[in-house]
Amino acid sequence: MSRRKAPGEPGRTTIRDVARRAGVSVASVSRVLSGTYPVSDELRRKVLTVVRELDYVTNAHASSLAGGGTPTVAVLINDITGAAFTHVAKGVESAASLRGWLTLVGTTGDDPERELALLRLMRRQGVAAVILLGGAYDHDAYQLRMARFARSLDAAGSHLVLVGRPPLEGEVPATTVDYDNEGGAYAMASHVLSAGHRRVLVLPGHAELTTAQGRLRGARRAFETYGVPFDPGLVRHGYYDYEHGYGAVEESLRQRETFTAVLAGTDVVAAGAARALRAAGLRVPEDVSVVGYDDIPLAGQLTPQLTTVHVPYEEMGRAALRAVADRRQGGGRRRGGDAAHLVLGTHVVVRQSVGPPGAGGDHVRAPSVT
Amino acid sequence: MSRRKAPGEPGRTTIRDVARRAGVSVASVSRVLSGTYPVSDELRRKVLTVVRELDYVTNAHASSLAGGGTPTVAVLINDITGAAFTHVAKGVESAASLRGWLTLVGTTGDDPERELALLRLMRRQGVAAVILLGGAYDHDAYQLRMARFARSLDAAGSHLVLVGRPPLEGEVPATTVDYDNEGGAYAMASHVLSAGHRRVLVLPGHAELTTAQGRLRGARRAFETYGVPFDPGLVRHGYYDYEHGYGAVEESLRQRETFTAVLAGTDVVAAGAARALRAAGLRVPEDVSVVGYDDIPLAGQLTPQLTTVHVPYEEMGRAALRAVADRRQGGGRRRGGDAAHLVLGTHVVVRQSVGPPGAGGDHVRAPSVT
DNA sequence: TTGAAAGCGTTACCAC
DNA sequence: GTGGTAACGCTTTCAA
Repeated sequence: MSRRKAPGEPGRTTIRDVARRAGVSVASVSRVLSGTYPVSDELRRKVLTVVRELDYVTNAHASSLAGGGTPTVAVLINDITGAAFTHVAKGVESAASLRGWLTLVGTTGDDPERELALLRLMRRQGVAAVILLGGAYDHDAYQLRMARFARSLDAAGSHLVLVGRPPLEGEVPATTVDYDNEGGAYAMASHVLSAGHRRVLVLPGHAELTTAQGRLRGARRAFETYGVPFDPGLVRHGYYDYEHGYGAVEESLRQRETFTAVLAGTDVVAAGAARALRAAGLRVPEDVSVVGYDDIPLAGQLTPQLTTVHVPYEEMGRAALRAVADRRQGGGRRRGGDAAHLVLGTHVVVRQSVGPPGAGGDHVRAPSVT
Repeated sequence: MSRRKAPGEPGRTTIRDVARRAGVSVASVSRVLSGTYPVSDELRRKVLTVVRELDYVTNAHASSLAGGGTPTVAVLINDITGAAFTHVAKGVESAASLRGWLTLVGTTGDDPERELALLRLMRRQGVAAVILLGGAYDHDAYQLRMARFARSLDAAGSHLVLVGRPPLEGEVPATTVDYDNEGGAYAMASHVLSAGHRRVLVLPGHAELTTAQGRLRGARRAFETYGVPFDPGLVRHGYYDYEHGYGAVEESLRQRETFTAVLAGTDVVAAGAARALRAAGLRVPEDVSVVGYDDIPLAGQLTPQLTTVHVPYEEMGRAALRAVADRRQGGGRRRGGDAAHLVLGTHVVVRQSVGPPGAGGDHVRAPSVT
């Protein structure tokens, strides 16, 4: 960061400059500024005056090295632009700054290499915790990689927190803050089924993504409960984006599949699906019902307003930070199996995108009138 | 960060541990790891082996203090959740990580106190720059506060970068990365006027926000160019949110104001406006045209797809980081007036939300058929 | 209540 | 090419 001070260079003002100018010791300046030690009013006044005059701020690196410093947490996110987890980041940041902590962010772009590099980078910073946001692609290597991360951070006196994905298997020193993903999907699917729908197009997300898997499981469970046969042919996997929603519906329509409702993996996917339906001359919800997941602001802004599953993203962020703070207050790591697992609730938000089954599958030929 | 190592505590492994175990000097380990110095293959091999065995990572604070370390930039944003500037943040972060730099984020929530606190905090971190995102509320105090920030950062060897707001007045050591806000508004308004609209409801944003001011100026200029009288009564100020768009249109309709188009300050405001129109039984664009500003993904996802002004947000973020990097490569601050000012272009994206004037103002009574 | 001085873990200079 | 070692700027014992 700061190059070695060149002879001529002014040199950032240091605690020594302040001490000298105030005619006190370096230790006294430190004590006044950190406020963790009794000092005379006289001394405080002298020091603060000089601090203001010189516009002095302590060097965070030096103070961290010496054992003081601002606790910092790192948030690792796939795409800072993705609506849902942005809210988690906000929750983390707000809770952090409430405590005077700092938040570092990094984006991984779903690349394990970058994830690893960032993790190392953050570990170097001596962060109190690394908070990983969002569902994970659960390949074979995933569990091992995460376990290694967790242990490595733990050994460095830091901690791994997983937000929005299931806990790791086995005895791994990591904390998980998750939401009832499957339960939300179950409730959402139930809502659709109880409206009378039987043929529903399911767009759970990418097949290897933990969130998609949970949402699909929840949906299947609802079908079982309702005694409705689940047609795997009506499931289409894909990324959580608008294009996937649009494309999947378009293709289904083209293949003359019959369905009266779309169970989308996220609100954004639902938005894409709804638009594809409209482009085909179908109305939502008169001809086809559409539901989403996440309850991001977009859900309330679409026409018709989207019925969806509310996920307490911001609260999850706050909970994650709280977990970290509690943990380090509790005297750092505990011995042995040092895992914690939190699950927050989800619930269906009923808006306007679900109606009774409309065209009943005839919609492939022509929009029906309700 | 790290408490003083307690006697019993294992103590994070340090460079000395590595050196001892590899049977080499501390200096050699440093050289191998930083890679900024020639070392024998033999030495490198020995060191790297031990590093892997011990899962050692350097302490970033120590290395910063000693003159090495990862450059870090701070991004300060009002609301991490707001779509547009989230893209700037992404641009900054991606450009930063491309160079191996770190990105710190803080959210100010439009609170000057918090902004100040964060600035100090970031300055302590020895960041290469503090990048302030988004339009500013240009009160009397604003210019002075910013000038002070700029000088304070400059004195600390850091630098202030303003993104998405006009440059500061006078000789202030700050860099500005702005976009042609007024020009975009001018083009957008021109587009609407040339479609034949004469009575247009203008929702530029909060009256004191620099972006809103620019957008309003651009619109007025277009009216002048087209020789169309500008009715200040059709201007409604408010925050850049969905509710404002909805509320403003609703109120205008209630007051029986006549207009055939809505010039919204942002895409989100436009979304709210469109919904209010639809709620009143008016169609977009057949009865009333609606345009936005920003060109966030939402714009393409609304029905009808929104005609809007494209702002190269992500590119602005990258440009901001580039400016910082160039600057420090160029040997740090230059003497004297050390300001730079960049303006990126904007352009209208024509989609589907503008048509010829429809109801011609009659829409207050009943939706007309086109 | 205050001051002096010993670290904290790296880097970079200066010898060899 | 490699090894000592003096900074870097701060916090915190330990003494006074």
